[in-house]
Amino acid sequence: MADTLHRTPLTRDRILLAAVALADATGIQSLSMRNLAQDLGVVPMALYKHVANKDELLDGMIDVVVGEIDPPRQDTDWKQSVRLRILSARQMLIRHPWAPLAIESRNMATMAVLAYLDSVVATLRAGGFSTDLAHHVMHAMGSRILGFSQELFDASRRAGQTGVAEVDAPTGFPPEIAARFPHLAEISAAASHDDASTVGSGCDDQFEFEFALDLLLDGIDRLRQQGWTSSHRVR
Amino acid sequence: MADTLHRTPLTRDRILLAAVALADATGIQSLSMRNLAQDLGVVPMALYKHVANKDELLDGMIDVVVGEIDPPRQDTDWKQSVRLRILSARQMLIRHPWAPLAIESRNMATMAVLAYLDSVVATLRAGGFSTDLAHHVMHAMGSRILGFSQELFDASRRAGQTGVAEVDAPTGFPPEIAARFPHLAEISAAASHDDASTVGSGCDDQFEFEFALDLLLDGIDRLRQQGWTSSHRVR
DNA sequence: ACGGTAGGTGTACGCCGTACACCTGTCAAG
DNA sequence: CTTGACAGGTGTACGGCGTACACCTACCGT
Repeated sequence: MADTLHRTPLTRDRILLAAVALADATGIQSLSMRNLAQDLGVVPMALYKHVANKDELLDGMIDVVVGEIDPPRQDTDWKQSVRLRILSARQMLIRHPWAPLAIESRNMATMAVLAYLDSVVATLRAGGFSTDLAHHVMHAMGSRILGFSQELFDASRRAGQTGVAEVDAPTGFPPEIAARFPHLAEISAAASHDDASTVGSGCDDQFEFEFALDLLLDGIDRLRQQGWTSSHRVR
Repeated sequence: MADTLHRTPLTRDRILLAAVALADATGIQSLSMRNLAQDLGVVPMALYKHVANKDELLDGMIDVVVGEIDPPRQDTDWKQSVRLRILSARQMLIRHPWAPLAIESRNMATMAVLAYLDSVVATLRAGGFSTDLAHHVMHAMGSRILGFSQELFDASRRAGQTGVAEVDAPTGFPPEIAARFPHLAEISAAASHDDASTVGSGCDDQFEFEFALDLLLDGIDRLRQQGWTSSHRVR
């Protein structure tokens, strides 16, 4: 039969890229070995000749997307370098909304993630940070260093949706909820009208991300300038 | 038969508490309707008379643990009040390490979570925050407001372990990894020796959490004092 | 006495990950 | 040219999952 001839041979890389594409399109919940195999025109068990199991597949997918983060810029100071790097990570996560959940549910860091973190620490050290302060800074940034928006409920991460999915309630949430949680309603309404550049959700996610990021970076810079150490706090 | 007599009747609350206990003990991964039913001495389908499906069960579990967070203190300023509240939330998450993943994987906030967030906003507003700034602050705090430690890989959250599980490598990570990621090794080593109060992982998680929390709160306080607004940044 | 109903039961279906035996095409060694 | 090892795709099967659906049963208000 001709159908088995000259089919592009299966490869670990081909599998990982297909898995990433499938997760991008349909959400991580509906990524199964069987779906993935079907996408590749192959029987499910064929995948296991190239990846040990589904967990290793997820690790591989994480390495793929982490590899998309821009390399560090050498031509600026630490602050700008770290800032741009993290914003690049955030762009990656916007392309792959399933990644935060996938990364957080794995129980060990992959090599690619470790390499990324290591290079961020390198930038800090080169910028004059003590090992001590650099360590606390990494903790303080936490998963934001990988671009996680840290939102409790950001619509973009949800499974399946294409992301532009015609938001049903542009003003935030339905009135009976607003009545029960007046303070949430108040700040939600404030966000909707005082910035005309936003659309849909009524809240500029990019602005919020940079707001939090700069809040942290500015605070960190202040500590660095003061020569902060954990043994005796400066003030 | 006597076995079916006088068995404590099934209740939504009894189910939720058993589910929380089971997740605490064995991890969220191994929480299945079948396991849970067995724990309750009941057939799996019996649960469906009290919860619509597994997702609703998870929502109920979230409400249970969020309800464990201390109510707001009224006798201090906003900063101390928010700080204590978040530290209480963190204690809750330490008791229920599965909660962050569960909360993040749900696609809508539960009523209890909304109520909690609303009361935090109320504290901010009472502390003199504009709706605008309060809104950005909530975004900046993100899931840390619920006590999420934001660590990329914190051993405590892993499925199953009892938490004290006799850490195998007290110094952090094995030498061949340390060689490949020298900067990570360096800050890891620094954390191990300069603070004798830590044990096991070589890193005081509580300290790291409060470090990041205070970094944010201090930065936020500075903005508040300056009368920061998003339309024109103060400097 | 009796019908309705709340709540526990049993069976079954379609998914999932994946162990294991099998087949087949390729290619180096004899 | 033969052969046999082996890399890589296939088919079948198993146990676990969530849960739809029909059933049974004990209670309770009339």
